[in-house]
Amino acid sequence: MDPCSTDFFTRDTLKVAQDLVGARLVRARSDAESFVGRVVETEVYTQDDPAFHGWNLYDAETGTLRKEGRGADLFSAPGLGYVYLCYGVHWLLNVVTEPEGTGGAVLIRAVEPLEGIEAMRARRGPDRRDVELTNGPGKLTEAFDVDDAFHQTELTGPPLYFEAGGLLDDETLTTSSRIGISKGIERPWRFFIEDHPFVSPATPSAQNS
DNA sequence: ACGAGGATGCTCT
DNA sequence: GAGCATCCTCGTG
Repeated sequence: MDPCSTDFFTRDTLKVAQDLVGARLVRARSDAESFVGRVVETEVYTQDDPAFHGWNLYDAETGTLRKEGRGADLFSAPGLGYVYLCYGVHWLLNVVTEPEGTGGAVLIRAVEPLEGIEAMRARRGPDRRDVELTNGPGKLTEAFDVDDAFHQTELTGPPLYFEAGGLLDDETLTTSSRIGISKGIERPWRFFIEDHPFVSPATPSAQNS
């Protein structure tokens, strides 16, 4: 199975996010066992979205883009990593989508561990149950040893890449509003496998009060 | 089971 | 100074 190519990410962000559910996430390490997981949950962020980090950088009326700060990296070439420090504590892994100059990214929110499980547990804590290793965006980056070093690097081959997958016959792709945001909560831009045990336990923003 | 609160750093006003 | 694309621990029932 070949890694997902630049062309795979040079598409509508909503399509990329749906196609990544069921894909394999591979973190190859030269000196140790690789980490492999199956993506079970993603979220979409686009340039016309108030929850987007580069939200105020793009002026749709004039077509001008201000290239200031980290958010501008969301307009970079498709297939690059966008890794963001959330709440000063957790690294969150995104893949840049859409042609260069158009803003978009897919957040990887949860995976099912497939290979390297004991090494993930060593990183996450010895008492973790399997389901707790990677069922959240900050948890999976800790388990897979993903951090700022992957920001603006190609995610189309080792040491970090995706392999196209798909859903099993008895699995259903479903949607909800995104998690942990206060703006743009009406958009159903979270994609996940219904009733999958490794989907993150958090409540979608539109269901909060 | 579930809710409240703290940790912690970067970005923008 | 406020606001986060989160997670963990420690209270209560």
